[in-house]
Amino acid sequence: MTENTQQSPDRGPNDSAPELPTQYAPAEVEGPLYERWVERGYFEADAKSDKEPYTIVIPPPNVTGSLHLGHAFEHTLIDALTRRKRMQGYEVLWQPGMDHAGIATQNVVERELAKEGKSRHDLGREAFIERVWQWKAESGGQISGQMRRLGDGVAWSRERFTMDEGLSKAVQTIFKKLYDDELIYRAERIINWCPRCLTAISDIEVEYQDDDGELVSIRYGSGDSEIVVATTRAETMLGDTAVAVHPEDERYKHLVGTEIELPLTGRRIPVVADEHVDPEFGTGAVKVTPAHDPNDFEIGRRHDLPSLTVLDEHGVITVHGPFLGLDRFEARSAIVGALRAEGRIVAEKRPYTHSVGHCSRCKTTLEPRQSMQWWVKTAPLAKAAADAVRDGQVKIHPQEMEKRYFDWVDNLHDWCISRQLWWGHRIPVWYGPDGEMVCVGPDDEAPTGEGWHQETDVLDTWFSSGLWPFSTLGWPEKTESVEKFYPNSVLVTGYDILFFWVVRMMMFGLYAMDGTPPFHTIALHGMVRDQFGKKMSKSFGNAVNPLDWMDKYGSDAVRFTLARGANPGVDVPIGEDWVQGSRNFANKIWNATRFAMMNGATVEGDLPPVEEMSATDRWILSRLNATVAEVDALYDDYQFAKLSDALFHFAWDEVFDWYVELSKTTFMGGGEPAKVSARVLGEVLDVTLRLLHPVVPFVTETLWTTLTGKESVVVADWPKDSAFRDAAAEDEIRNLQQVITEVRRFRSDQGLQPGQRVPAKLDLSGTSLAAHEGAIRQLLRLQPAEEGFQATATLPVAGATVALDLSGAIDFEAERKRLTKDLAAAEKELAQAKGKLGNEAFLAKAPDQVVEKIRTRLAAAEADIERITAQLSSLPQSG
RNA sequence: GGGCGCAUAGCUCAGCGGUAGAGCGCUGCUCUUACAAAGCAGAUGUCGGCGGUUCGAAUCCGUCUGUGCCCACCA
Repeated sequence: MTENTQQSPDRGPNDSAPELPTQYAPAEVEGPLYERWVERGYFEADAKSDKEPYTIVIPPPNVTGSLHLGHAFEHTLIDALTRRKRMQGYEVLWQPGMDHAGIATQNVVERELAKEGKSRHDLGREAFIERVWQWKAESGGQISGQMRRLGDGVAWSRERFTMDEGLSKAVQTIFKKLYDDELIYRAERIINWCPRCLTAISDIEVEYQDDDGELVSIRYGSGDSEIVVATTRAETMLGDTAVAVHPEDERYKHLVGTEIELPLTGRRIPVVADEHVDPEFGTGAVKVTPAHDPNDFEIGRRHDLPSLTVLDEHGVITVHGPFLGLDRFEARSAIVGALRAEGRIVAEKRPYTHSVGHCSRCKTTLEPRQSMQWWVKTAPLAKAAADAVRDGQVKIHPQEMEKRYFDWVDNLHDWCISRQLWWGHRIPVWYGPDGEMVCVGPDDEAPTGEGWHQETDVLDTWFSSGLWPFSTLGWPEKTESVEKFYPNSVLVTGYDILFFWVVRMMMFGLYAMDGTPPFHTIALHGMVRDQFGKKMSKSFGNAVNPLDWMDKYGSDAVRFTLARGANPGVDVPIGEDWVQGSRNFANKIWNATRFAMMNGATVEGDLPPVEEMSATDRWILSRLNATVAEVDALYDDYQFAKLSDALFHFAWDEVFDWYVELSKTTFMGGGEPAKVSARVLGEVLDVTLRLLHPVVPFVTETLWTTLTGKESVVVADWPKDSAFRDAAAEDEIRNLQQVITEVRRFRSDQGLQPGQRVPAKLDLSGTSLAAHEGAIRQLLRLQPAEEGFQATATLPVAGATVALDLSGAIDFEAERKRLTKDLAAAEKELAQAKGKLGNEAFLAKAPDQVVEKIRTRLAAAEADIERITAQLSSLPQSG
């Protein structure tokens, strides 16, 4: 730090200001700050408080590993919202917790076991579940560690886990209620089966992708009764129990009702007529395998066809014969080969790309499978969920996403909730020796005795997370927390889990809580992408561990970068360069505040009366209040990118660059004006740091407590717009900036070094800038004109004239070029404005403000032309 | 097959009816009461193509092209 030895007595470093290093070192302050916040209980929520509640639940991360940038992004937004509300005096609850993530976690632990050469069956159900709990302990610890690094202001004492006792009780309660209301039932259907995970999965967990398949045409029957069918799944033909054609299809009408021979099996199967068949597709005839295709299952039901299962849970052929024991894909080519040998293949198989379902957890090709499963009847629940949004009880932000929501809830199929897994909430149904079925509620005794056993299936993981907004508060108990914090204020989550999670919460919340929706607003954010807009993925190698960047640049930098990219519902690209930029911003805040404190910036005492302030002071206070209002409006609209940008530009450009620079002259001048400015600067920093705090909590905490000597900005008041505005001061400073910029431009064009002092005469008469002469001279490095001053360049700007003595060293050619260009631009502008104002249609139809604006532009252009022409003619002839 | 969205400066994106913007990058000059992770100054765009509406279109409408996402029981 440089020492200034020429301090006037009434300015100089504030002796009480602690020494701050010249660079902000996030790594040193962040950890301790966070722990202090937690120790002081700032993030805890009191259900007994009489403050208005503000509740957001964390979208519970899966306990499958660690958090990625997407989590960091989401947490930044939620943390910013809750920190602001806390400062505004709400009783804030940011509910933390994690999701047991049934299938995902089971898979992870199974992979761990596989490394030891074991399978879950080697351990048995109980030991395996024990093992998963061990995993949860490790992984969960890692996740909360990351959340602490990020600065998440969550109520740690309330942390929940979907497999906790209380939440399990909530699951059992709602299951029982749905069961009793006949909204849960058990039925045999075709479901999506993962032959690797060995469980059913719901429609939504299916990932479709275009796979290259082969369409083969097979001759069924013979002679007059021959029908050619086309299929991509030849192996299932062993289970065919019919061939279907369209009822109106003249080609096959004569065969409907007859039986034809099914190759390779010696069986005869009927030909049926069904509307489902598209006569235009392929040959217009379809093989029907009710046990292994959802459409065929329906056709089978309509025509009372038998279901013949030919593949087991692993996707292996179970039919006795040459194909027994073959995997489904081996069987496919074997069967095609056998058919070809029999001359049953009509045309050579041809490549065919079609959409095939894969397991969203392990990418295995799914197998439609007929089996007994548990279902939620969604129709009444989905209707309530749709209505709540339709009638405006719940708002979706951004609104464009509503359509997606409706498309989905309005067409919702029943939800398959049973999973053949071990990790999850076991379905609370007992089967008796005589086929009895008893659903056991949390307060019921499970049936005991010979032959009774509990259902082995567990529930879909989204079943429990659907209860999250109230199960975390202690429901089904009538707790004070439920009373206080339900419904939640807003849900912040990604559009990618709108269907998985949000809709489930809506259905269960409305159902369990007597029609009160779980939240009033759904704020959807986008996905984090890399700096080129590409999806982040480990396999592509562009995935980033947020901890790496936090270590390098600080949590604030990561947070600010993410917030700055957060346009509602839109994906967020992020690159390391941008995090660096944010780190630079944090450092800038640091140094500006440090400098201000060295110059005595203070928050002590009342603000001086407006009459004692300079225009510069009034200008920045005017802008400060406008910024408070702007940021507030943007927060209320979840416009994180725009509010971050507004803060960035206000802080950096207006406060740190212009106001601090202009104040330097005042501080050097000392006396009363310096005191006034020091107080105003203190005020501006105080408010700006508070405004910035929700997004960049760590730097602002360090600086704000140092500046104000108060306990913590976490519990400081959120700034209020004092409504102070000063349009005259804003105009004045705008003119001042124009003068300074114009002369700097000239100096730069002339190749003058920034520090080089130049003798100058200022004529500020006719402007309101007289009071700023000192600042102008300081910022422009202009010396007083002494004897022998020669005005070699005269710059008229904003009504003022700045005459410089460059002692003949002026590059007139550069200036002439420059001015000529400016003149052309001004003339073009003038012509445009004149054209408009000469247009009667324009004058008749355009709004007054627009016409006025054009008039102003015309006047400005005329003034520019006059000024530039004067300057041009004052230049000596070239030579 | 249906639906939604996007195409604006080298990159990533704002703007969405009245003079083209930001961040990063780029060029030049600089240690100047803090900050070189900085300061100052500067360059860069027929706002995807073609039509239309309008006094006026990046902005509204149509269409074409490219591109992304979601949904769907396309044998």
